[in-house]
Amino acid sequence: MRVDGMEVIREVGAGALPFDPIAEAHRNWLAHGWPNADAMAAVTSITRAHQILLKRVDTVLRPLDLTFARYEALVLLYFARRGSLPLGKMGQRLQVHPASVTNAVDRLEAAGFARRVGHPVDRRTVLAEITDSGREVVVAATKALGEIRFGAAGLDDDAARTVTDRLAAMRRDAGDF
Amino acid sequence: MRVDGMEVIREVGAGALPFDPIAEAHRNWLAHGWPNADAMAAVTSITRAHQILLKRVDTVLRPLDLTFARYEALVLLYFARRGSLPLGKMGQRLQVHPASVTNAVDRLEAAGFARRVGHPVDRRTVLAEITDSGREVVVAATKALGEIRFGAAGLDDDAARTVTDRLAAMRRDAGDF
DNA sequence: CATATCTCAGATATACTGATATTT
DNA sequence: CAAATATCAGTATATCTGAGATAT
Repeated sequence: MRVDGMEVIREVGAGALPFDPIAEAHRNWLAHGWPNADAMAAVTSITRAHQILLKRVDTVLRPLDLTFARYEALVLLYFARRGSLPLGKMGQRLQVHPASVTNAVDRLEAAGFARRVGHPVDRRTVLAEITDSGREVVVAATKALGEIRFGAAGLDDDAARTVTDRLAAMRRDAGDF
Repeated sequence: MRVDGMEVIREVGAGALPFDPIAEAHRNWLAHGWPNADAMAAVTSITRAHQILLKRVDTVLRPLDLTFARYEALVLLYFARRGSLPLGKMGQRLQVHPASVTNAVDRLEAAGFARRVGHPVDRRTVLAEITDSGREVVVAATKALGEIRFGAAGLDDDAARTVTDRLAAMRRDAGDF
């Protein structure tokens, strides 16, 4: 796609703009005296940031047969003491629905990065265990993601810490921890 | 769902934790000397924040037959000078894929909140125009969203502005504007 | 018997790709 | 004829709900 003979550098979405559309919406909001304009801008920004991150990260992970969600799950197993965790515990840690964990582990198992193991004591429980291949792909993926700053290019360390800190207050409010 | 006889207050996901799982992952990351630990934590935080926001916002909007994406599109039309915009322009402003705009306008049209109108000059172009019913639902939805701070409870105005500012750097880096 | 754990089927939302039709 | 605009079909992902199986 070309505009005015210059490559469009936009990575995702529908085309660059000569102004920040979120700042513009914020101005409209204020001009109409609508409530919580600051919160509205933050929510829109987070939504868009998430879209950018997901796109960048998945582009890097796709050749490795991983998505970000599956990468997160695999890293969790990588760090687990025995290299395995009950699926339910994974859902708590990753903050996702049990059915999503089932799906993620299905994919990891199909790719050979993890396998299901019966729980030695509680036979209701199923453990996901990382395989050698899984450990290898975690290392490779982490290296590849590090090269693109996990998608957060444009956000330096200081800004990243600030964002993490402010959002932690929101996550706490939502009852995450 | 009950734990220890106390209602779980968690709004989304799989259950509360006695610690912050992202801070915990951050510690693991540092302990292993892995790269860009701060960026990793920020990306995970943004992902989770997005999930919380979407859940809260959609819960409020569902009774109004709207999603956040469709609400954003409708607000855009609400603010437009003639109450209408070409679909392509909407995609640029909302930073979404053309096919997503087509879909969003389909839904808005089905709900009676917008209608397609031929462009008076360029017959390639299709305009989406907000209806009276659409204007009413925007007002109602904005009021309802204001009451939950657009989902950003836990994030005060100052924190919201900080987050918006830092993420703007990232969006600029991605070529959004 | 109530609870906990996991799986599965069905439905929804979003986004992307690639192809197509129409107009400029 | 090349570029722009919008649509459509197909694919992929993640989410949730609700039902069901198994085990505690």
